[in-house]
Amino acid sequence: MDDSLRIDGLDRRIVALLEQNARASFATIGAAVGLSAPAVKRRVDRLIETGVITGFHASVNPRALGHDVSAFVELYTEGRTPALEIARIAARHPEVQEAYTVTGDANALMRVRTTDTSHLEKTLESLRAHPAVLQTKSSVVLSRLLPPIS
Amino acid sequence: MDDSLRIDGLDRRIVALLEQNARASFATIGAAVGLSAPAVKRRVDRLIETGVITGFHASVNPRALGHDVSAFVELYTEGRTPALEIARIAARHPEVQEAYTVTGDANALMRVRTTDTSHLEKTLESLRAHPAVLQTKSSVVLSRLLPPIS
DNA sequence: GATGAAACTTAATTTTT
DNA sequence: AAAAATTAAGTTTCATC
Repeated sequence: MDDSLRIDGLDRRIVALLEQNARASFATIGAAVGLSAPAVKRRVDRLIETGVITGFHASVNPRALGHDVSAFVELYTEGRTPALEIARIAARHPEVQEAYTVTGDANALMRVRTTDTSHLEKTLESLRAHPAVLQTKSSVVLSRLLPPIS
Repeated sequence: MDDSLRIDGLDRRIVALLEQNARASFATIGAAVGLSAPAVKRRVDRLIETGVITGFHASVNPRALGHDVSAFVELYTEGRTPALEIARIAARHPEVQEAYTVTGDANALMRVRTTDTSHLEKTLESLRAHPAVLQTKSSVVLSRLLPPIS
């Protein structure tokens, strides 16, 4: 582990607050952890630079956007398919929101977001069209339990 | 669908920009979509009010925080366990970052984040300690492929 | 009903100590 | 790291289309 990634308890508390609310002001965060706004900003800048914080993102209710079907898709790939190739396959599909290589029967797990089941079907077919993809196994999301929609 | 949830193309573009960068200024977003900063703010406020945007969150590199093990855990529960009860089980464990009810063999899917494999084991045992939980099936994350760490 | 311009308020950021 | 000063952004008001 790089020495520049060393973080202390204050950093952890700042990160935790930003995970909950990425738009909290530096002053608010500072009040919570006992620092001035500029001090918090410097730490946040460093946390971003060192790759501890990887980004700030709005969470959306997919259904409100007309994306009614979310699914977790397990990908079974050819024996020696490198992770980079799986990443390329995933990146080619805008429906893929997240992708991970995992232990277990499947080689990768993806979360996909589609407008409807027909769109999901097309996405799965498109994924399986790649020669390295042997099979997909999907679990359609019925409801999100956590984190609760605030 | 509630009429207040109706969103147009501009809203979609604003949401897409905020999904990428939750800290983009209203002026920056406005420049991208052809609106003034106040107009963007009003739309964002409305998108939050109507539940389209559910929050703003910092993404972190779990490993940098000493959370070296992430896993997807399938939960097999007693036949008539309602989603709300699964939500309660999930909420009791701070290691559970996300939880969904899903179609397929398992009843629910969770993403958990732990410091190490021993911590993961304790979390799984704790989940199985609940009478409604029959079995867990885990896939440990080897690497995140998407979204790329910017 | 939503917009943009301007005024005003608050926060971000830089500089200094 | 904090305080003060500066710059930029958020927010409200209001006239307009």
